[in-house]
Amino acid sequence: MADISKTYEPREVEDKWYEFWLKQDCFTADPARVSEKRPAYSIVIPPPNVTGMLHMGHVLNNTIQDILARKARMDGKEVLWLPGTDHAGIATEGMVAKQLKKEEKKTKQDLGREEFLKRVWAWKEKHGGIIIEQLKKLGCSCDWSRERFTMDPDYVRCVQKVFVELFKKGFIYRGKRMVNWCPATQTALSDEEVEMKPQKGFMYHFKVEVAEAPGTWLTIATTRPETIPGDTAVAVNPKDTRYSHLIGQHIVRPLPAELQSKQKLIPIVGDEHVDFEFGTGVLKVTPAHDKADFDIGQRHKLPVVDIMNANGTMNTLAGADLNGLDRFAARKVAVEKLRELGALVDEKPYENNVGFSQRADVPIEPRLSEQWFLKYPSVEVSKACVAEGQMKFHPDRWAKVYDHWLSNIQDWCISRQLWWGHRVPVWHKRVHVTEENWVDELLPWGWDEWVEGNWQRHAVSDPNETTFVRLIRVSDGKEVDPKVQPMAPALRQDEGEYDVFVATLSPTLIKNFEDCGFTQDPDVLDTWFSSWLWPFATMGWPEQAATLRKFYPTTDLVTGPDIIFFWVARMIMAGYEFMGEMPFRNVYFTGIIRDKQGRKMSKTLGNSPDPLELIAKYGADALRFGTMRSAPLGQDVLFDEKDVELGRNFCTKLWNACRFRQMQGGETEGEINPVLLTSDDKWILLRLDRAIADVNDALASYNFAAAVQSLHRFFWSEYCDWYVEASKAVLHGGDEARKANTLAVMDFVLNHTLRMFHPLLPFITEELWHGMGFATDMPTEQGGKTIMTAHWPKPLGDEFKANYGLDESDEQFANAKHELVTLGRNLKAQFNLSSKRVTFLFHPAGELPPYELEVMGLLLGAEKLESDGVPFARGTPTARNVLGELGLPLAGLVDFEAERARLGKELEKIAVEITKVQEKLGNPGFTQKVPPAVLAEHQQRLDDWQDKHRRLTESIALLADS
RNA sequence: GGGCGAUUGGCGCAGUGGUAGCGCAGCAGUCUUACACACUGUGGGUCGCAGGUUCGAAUCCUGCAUCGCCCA
Repeated sequence: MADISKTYEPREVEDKWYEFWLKQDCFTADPARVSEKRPAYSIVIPPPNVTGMLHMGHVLNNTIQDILARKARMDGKEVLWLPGTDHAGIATEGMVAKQLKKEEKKTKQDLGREEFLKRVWAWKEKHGGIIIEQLKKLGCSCDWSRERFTMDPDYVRCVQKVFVELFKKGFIYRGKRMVNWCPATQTALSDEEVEMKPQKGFMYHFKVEVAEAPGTWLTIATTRPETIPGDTAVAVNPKDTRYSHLIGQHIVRPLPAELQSKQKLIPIVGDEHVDFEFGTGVLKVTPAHDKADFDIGQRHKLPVVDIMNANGTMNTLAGADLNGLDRFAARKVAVEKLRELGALVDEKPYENNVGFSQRADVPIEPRLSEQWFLKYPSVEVSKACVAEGQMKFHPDRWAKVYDHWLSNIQDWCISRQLWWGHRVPVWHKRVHVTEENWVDELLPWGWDEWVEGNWQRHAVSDPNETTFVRLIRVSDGKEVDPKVQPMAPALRQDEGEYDVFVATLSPTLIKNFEDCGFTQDPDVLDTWFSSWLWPFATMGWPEQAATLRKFYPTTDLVTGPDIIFFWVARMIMAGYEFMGEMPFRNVYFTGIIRDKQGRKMSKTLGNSPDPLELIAKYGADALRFGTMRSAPLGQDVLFDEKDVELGRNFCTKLWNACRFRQMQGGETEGEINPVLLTSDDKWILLRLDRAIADVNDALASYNFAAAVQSLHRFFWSEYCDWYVEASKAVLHGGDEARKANTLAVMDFVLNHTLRMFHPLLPFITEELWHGMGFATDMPTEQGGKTIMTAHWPKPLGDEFKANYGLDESDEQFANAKHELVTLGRNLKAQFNLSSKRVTFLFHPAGELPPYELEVMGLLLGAEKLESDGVPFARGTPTARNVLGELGLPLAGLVDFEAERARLGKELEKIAVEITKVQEKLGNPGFTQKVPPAVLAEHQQRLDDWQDKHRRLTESIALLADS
């Protein structure tokens, strides 16, 4: 039997066992081992950002996944926990660009695309693995042999393939639309990447004169006066009688100031969408810089005047005063100009919601630009699988949120004006076709063959590599469908400009097209356009590899509700679209980690602790314990370092409880002899049984905090506080057989406890599993090599309970004993004798075996427990319950009056309880309608209180005189 | 504006119809030979408010209030 050192040293232990697990391949999943008897269990990690550092959110999320994975292994499943990172387009590109500027004073444009990407890869190679190493410190049992990165060559191919497929099916299209433009990172964003934030600003009122009716002025309210030069109309509601007669007339736009009035005439249009109530009821319409205005512009065929540059500064169309200014500086100048012109009527503080770029934290600018859009595929089936319950969300209220989003879904802007990411696999050429040139323009790149092939072609080398061509007529933006129209002749008749888009994966075709003057689209795809494929792209798709066949669909997904749209919903759609099946069966949404004041963790607040520092200080197990214990089901987690300290304390307790067992020596895991079991042995076995059941229930419903709390309570408050203390009666005695039996019970309990704690506390349980000798002489599949492969405990079962003679009465007896002991300790405390060893007198209500008296004496911290009928002297403080009456003889020390007051107070409390129950029982409505069990329970309760009352009254009487 | 969630002792939470619980913090005492990262004892709540259903409501229903999140 190996010795267990005096104190627990997490650092050495953690590194040692993690290396051991890796060396023994404990985390590697093998699809060949999957069978009916050994079902597959799989999770894919929510890929952390490759630039990322471990934060408390990762700790929570990955601890949960590790618990699930380790528990599943102990349940005898073949477990795949597939790790990896994503390339985080904007964040990574931004980070490298910043570094480049700082170190070399260069921009990415100075380097050029190719060289810049080399730098990003170099950065990734150097720093990209940090978070993976950090996950290892946390103890995560991921299959590192399968680690994936969203920019791995295989993964890139998946993304491209998916793009081409969706392009072919018509889900992906190019369009000129209003998009969310981030002026800081200078790229389009999806709607999901825009965060609405209330902003304090001003509402400006300015007046304009109606050109056709000099002297008639309209007042317009706006928060963005700098966009006035881009106004191409003002709109009023046609039902608004204040203004409806003006529709069709014009006003003179005040800015740019230098233009002549007639150059600034814009029409007054009537549009039902204008709100009477808002502002003055007159709306300035700036189609280039507002989504709603753009729609109004479309309805009234208004010109679109873009007055801004991509970086958020104003351009020449904004006029001499604003040109070159940043949009916010321009706002101030525009206000001054209005004031100078005498047009400004009012300005007052105003708060409104402004969309912010989530990454760059600057207001987004609605901007008209050409982008790639995705019409979401497999929407209906994705909705149905959650609504009908084939896929479960935990907690299930997220199902409603998911459903609502899917029901109001907008096309996804998937292109980003960045360099780092998956480049759009589309080659483009604009051709101007005329009667004369069509042969030269079209035939070299194989026009005829494309027509024949129905505009698709399969690569010779790989039948899966589809190429697809689309033709858009520039004049009206309409697609020319080659399947319907005879091609070349049609084009000859329809002279004009055409955009030819070729989506392909084939290197030979790419070369062919490039030779004919086609160029690849410069944009890259949204990072989420790669992560939405994660569950199958990481498993080798499109190859039907063994991993994919055995481990897809995955079992559980653990993630934060903040990415339910970004990621979860999209993965479900991709799963159905490309695998024909849901990607996971259960989704567990964690809470958001906040600080103890409830604020979100953020770098600027500095309230985000570094998990690695916490691990160094308290140990990984402590961090895991603290995080999980304070993570209520489906609620945000208020994190406090105190929780980690508590986790450390718990590990110490576990350690010392095992050490105590070790110090007793004896045989490891001896046979338990039912005949020799004490009431305390039986009690702790029953409590263990209860704990196993509770933990299993809690884990089955993904209630991790409840599982941790059940285990914690069982081990600390029941095993350590009562059982270990009581066991000292036997262990310090001389009966070797009974001693061995107690040790066998202890080993049994500890063995089960360590196994149940293993998923939560992998390191310390492994160390103790070996240290206690539980691994010795065990087959590998039962924990012989590592506790990781030990069986997960089952409730003890009826047969076991019958064999060992365990039943409810054992529990009741122990409870009564504990109650009486507590009452006795209480007596001691009242007379300031807590730490003293005193003599108690005991009048048992019935027969009690000497063992019980011995245990009671021990638990009471008594010098002696006299039970041979010595009567209590007058005024002896007493405590009593069903087992009998305890007296604390205090010759000459007792203040009779004080003691009478104490007992009197107790009597009052009991009387109140008696009244409460009597009132209920006296109510015919109650006694007639209540279920018999409840009635009986109330009667029993009354008896118990009355019994207490009677005993107490006797004691008081004894006190009164002698 | 719509939806979701929360409201239980100082703090964080459990409790979904039948005697209001846990942890932390507090207070008092203790280095009692596993553990002071520990042990023993203890005070503290009319369960946000107002109605309703019921023999009985923290729990079910209605309304309101406050806070938070998501969506528009």
